[in-house]
Amino acid sequence: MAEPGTASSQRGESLLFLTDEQLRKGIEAMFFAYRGFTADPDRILEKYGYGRAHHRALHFIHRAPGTTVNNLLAILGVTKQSLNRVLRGLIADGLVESKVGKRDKRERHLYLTVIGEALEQELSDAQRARMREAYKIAGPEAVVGFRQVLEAMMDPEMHRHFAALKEGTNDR
Amino acid sequence: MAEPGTASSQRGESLLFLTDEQLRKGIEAMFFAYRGFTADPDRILEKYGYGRAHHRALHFIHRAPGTTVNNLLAILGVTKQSLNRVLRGLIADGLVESKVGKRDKRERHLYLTVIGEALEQELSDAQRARMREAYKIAGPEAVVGFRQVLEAMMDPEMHRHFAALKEGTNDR
DNA sequence: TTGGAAAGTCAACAAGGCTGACTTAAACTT
DNA sequence: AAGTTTAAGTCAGCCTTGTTGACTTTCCAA
Repeated sequence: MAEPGTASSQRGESLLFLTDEQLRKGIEAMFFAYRGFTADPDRILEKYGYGRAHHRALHFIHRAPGTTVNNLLAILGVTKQSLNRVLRGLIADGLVESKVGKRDKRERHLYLTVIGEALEQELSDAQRARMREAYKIAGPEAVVGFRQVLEAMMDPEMHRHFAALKEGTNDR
Repeated sequence: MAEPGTASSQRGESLLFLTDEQLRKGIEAMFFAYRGFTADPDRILEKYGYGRAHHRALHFIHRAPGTTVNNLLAILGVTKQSLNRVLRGLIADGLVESKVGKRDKRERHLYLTVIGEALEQELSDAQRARMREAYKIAGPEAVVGFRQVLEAMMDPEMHRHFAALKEGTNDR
């Protein structure tokens, strides 16, 4: 095994990067890299008694201030009850503020408070530092490829959310 | 904000790929992509009443047949008790076999049975299919970059394990 | 005015992490 | 030969974060 041509016969353009062995290595790389990716924030969160779920909420509220609960639900892909538990804690601790919508009073718009921003900064500083080092080591060309593969790996619906995060969210 | 040069001043070689904005996008891409990465296996596992932890065990036992419990512990980065719970289920259901070591009888060497291999195949077929599509879309150059960034993102210890998975594990 | 959407809550449950304490068997050391 | 260390396994209990199901309140919109 570990020889070429497991998946399909080759033509001129060499499909060696699509062998089962190469794909397995990619799978394992994702596994190990994701662990590194979350390791630093996890250590910080532990100091404050929070978990990864809190980090995700803080991240996306920072990213899209004024976002509604429903919107956050769609991005995070968890149930209302699960998110609510996390959000309740963050609001109780004064990291997140929930404001009744102006146009639609059923909606709640979420914002980070000053101390919420502070924790988000601490977490994302650590995560970006790791990312920055990896990017530096791999170089700009590699980063382009990295992003292309990741985007192609997402579920279409998630890719939609990912793309949508570029536009600013204003409190309608 | 969202303007160039947040992190450092530029020279000729353009460090735009190291801006906080670019790093944030990479972070979000990792988050969404990992969800896609685990979605297909998760659906299959549910059919059989297993979870992601079982998948990981099956994957690495398949990858390194005859590996010891201790070794698996180091790769997975969980506690003995946590792994044991999962392993006990897989052994009880006849997917994994545990053999007393020949050289050192304290060790147990782990192997997949025929039906264990079958489930591992079903899982990894699905995961590789998604990976293959992503690789195809992004192209071989992108895949090289993808792998480079992931490797640079791992903890050094994990990178060691990752690299070690190339050599075969024989039942000493 | 009524139906449905957005948010929130309570309760119960499961997976999968964790710590701590302890046992057994085997290997290693002195 | 005795004592120590290592590999594995187990029991008990805890926590986070996910789930379902049921139900309420508020409010928009047809």
